[in-house]
Amino acid sequence: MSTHAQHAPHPTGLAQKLADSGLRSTPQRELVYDVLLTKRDHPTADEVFARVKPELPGISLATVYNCLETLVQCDLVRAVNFERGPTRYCPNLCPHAHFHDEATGQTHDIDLPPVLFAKLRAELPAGFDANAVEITFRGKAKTSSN
Amino acid sequence: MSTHAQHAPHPTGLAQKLADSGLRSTPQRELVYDVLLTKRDHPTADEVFARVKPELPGISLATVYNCLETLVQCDLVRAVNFERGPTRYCPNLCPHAHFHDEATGQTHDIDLPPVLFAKLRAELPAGFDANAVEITFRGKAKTSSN
DNA sequence: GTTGCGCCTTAGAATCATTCCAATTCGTTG
DNA sequence: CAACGAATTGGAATGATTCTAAGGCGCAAC
Ligand SMILES: [Mn+2]
Ligand SMILES: [Mn+2]
Ligand SMILES: [Zn+2]
Ligand SMILES: [Zn+2]
Repeated sequence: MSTHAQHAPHPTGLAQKLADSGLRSTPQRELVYDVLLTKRDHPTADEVFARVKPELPGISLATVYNCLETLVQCDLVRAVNFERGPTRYCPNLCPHAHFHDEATGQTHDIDLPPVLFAKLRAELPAGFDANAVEITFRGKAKTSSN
Repeated sequence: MSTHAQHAPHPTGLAQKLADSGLRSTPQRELVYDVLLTKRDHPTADEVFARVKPELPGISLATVYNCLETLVQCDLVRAVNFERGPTRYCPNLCPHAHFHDEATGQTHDIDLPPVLFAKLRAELPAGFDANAVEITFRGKAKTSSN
């Protein structure tokens, strides 16, 4: 199988979401987004750069950083941080937690029932108004997947 | 009122916990720990350095980093990270979440019922064994407290 | 009470992800 | 086509943290 569909339109309206923010759709932005959707293993900017370069040899690391920031700004991907390590990027938009495997360094998505997020928010004392909650597990995963 | 009790023994067995790990109690380690206990506002290493220097002018930033790491290793303080910002340090040992105020940059402790932590852990799929959960809220705090 | 030895501290260099900058290129509009 | 701002690029700069090498200090054995 090939690595990427050559001319497939993007699953969602990438161009649309960009336009909504007054931004242009560029080959670099499309490819960076495509790479994130294709292999959802929470790659770092460097890893995205490595995956993107073969298809667009002229792209620069600075541009990868720019594209990633743009995608985050447009709410197309989430930036995920774990203990000062390099930022990772996640195209999974529905609320979820992350499990960081200490043994392999891999980051896994953990789906949580929305009610749990609600219960967490409900615990905030008066005066605290959260517009985001982040949940991270750390430990060992015995899964034989990936 | 004075900033620090001059010769007060530390609230908990700092020397003891250090000894348990085969480490010595030093003036630097005691002072760094004291500073964390005295003002529990989740200071960064730089901020700890600034608070410690007046009382121990010869101390170096490297030593502050060393002491903080030692205290974390001995489970006397927690390291708290938020979005690639500098690591902050928290002497509150009971499980709790953090609220990061976007407006002021302040970090607040949020106590959560242990049952909530348990419910979160219970959501982990089979094969995932977490030995730590981290919960961070981000938003605005309207509290008039510090 | 000296010596030996390992733990600690220290200053400064090195690291590394990320950001900044200035210059060029590209797209779109007039 | 000409003009203009948006986007990309390579390289320099940043900033928190870590590393390194060199001294100092505390404690135990002699
Ligand atoms: Mn990165
Ligand atoms: Mn710091
Ligand atoms: Zn994710
Ligand atoms: Zn705390």
